[in-house]
Amino acid sequence: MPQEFSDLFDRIVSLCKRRGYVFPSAEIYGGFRSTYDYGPLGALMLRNVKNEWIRSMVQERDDVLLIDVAIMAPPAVFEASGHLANFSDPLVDCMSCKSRHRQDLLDDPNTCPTCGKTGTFTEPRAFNLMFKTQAGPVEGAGADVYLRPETAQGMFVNFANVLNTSRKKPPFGIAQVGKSFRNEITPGNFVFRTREFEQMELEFFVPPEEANKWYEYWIAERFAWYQKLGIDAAKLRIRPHDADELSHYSSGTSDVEFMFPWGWGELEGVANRGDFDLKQHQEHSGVKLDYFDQTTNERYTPHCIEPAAGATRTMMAFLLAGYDEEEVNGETRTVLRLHHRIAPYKVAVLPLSKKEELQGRAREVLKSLQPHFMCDYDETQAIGKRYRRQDEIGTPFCVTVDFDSLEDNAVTVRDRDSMLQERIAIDQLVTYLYGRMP
RNA sequence: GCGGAUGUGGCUCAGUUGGUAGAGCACAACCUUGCCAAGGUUGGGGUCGCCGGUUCGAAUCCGGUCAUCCGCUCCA
Repeated sequence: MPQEFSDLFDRIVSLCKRRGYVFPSAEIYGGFRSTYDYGPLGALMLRNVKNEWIRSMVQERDDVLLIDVAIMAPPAVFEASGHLANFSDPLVDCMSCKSRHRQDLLDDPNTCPTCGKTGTFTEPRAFNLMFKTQAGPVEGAGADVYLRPETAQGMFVNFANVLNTSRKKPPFGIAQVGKSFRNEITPGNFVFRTREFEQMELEFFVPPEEANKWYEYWIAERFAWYQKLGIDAAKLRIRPHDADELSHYSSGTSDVEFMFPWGWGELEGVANRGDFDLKQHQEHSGVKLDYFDQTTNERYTPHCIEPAAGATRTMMAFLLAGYDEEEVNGETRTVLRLHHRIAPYKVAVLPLSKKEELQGRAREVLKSLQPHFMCDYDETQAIGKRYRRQDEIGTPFCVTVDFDSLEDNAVTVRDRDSMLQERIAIDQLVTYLYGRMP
């Protein structure tokens, strides 16, 4: 990637580590490749990303239901979904030029397309991208289980359960947020591609003739979501898949992509999955997975539109999009311009100095805000330094308690982006902050 | 998985031809100031990624390993 972007990327990765957003996993043991732990700030921010997704996809609608499905599943689920058959690639290495190829994509399975030599390949090795383990203490084929490679199958498997208990009818959706696992050959780019990651997926079931309409609807809806939460439209694009990159189940897929430092990268895929999944599971399980419309007396298998987003890489996109440096009084101010819904802390309460009476009043103010907002509290060092610290972690507002506060029962509220200050009465503070952070 | 580079306190790095680890920043305490960071004093903190080898002695040499970055390969 270009130097200037690479530097930016390094600074953000460094900030994540330094300020407690993201740590490498098992770091004291030398690290564990492709896994990351979310620190005090990262855990809050990741949760905010997921909550905003749920707010938009579930809370603010009446046609989507949230579920939470087990991560472990028996082989039958993935036999039906096609993952066991399609989710592995036979790879061969050329012993002459050390290049690696997918055997099934070679024109001639014995000739290396890189160096042209024949008969230099290793035996093909299957890379199954699913994690496999066994349930129960005894190893054996009968006890095989898989960690889900996507949350989607949980919605298809529970289609009948949800339909029977919710009194919904197509068009309606089932949503889920949770961890998925893929044995990626080459993870990398920080938290962008990791073997353990978190997804936010919606399976939206519609009458077959409405599939295209809803496909377009969800592309637009999801594209708008990122912008609503503060990512500049110039850093986003929608990219329809070419016919040759479509999945086996999909009749149309469009990615929402973000301009990462190394180029455009997928945040979310919106796929028109047709009736593939319900049909597959109906066939394999023998359970009817369709819908009977009593008004038309018609029975049909709904088609499914799937907006599937990566929570962890979305969090990373928000960090990258929000990162800013500006000159203030000849010094560089680092600001994470995060949308208030995404920011780990909404408010930092700061006593102007370390005087006990100020700290006491500041803690009272803190207590009054905590039921409403995730708050930070900091009484160390100079006030200016503390403002900059809060800027760097993206806290939208700082509330400063000074000596006047003891007399006039008001505090200074300082805005992260403009650095402007306003004097607000303490008994109006909660209302004021809700007004600034709707 | 292959090739290249890298791995020293929380961070950024220094460490001379192998001889019992340093700086700046950060952090803690106190003093000072009191609304936009790096004033003073003092202090805590390092298995030099890990394992093994050579050596009287290794952060410094050798081997292996783990991790990171770049390139290739791969990404349903």
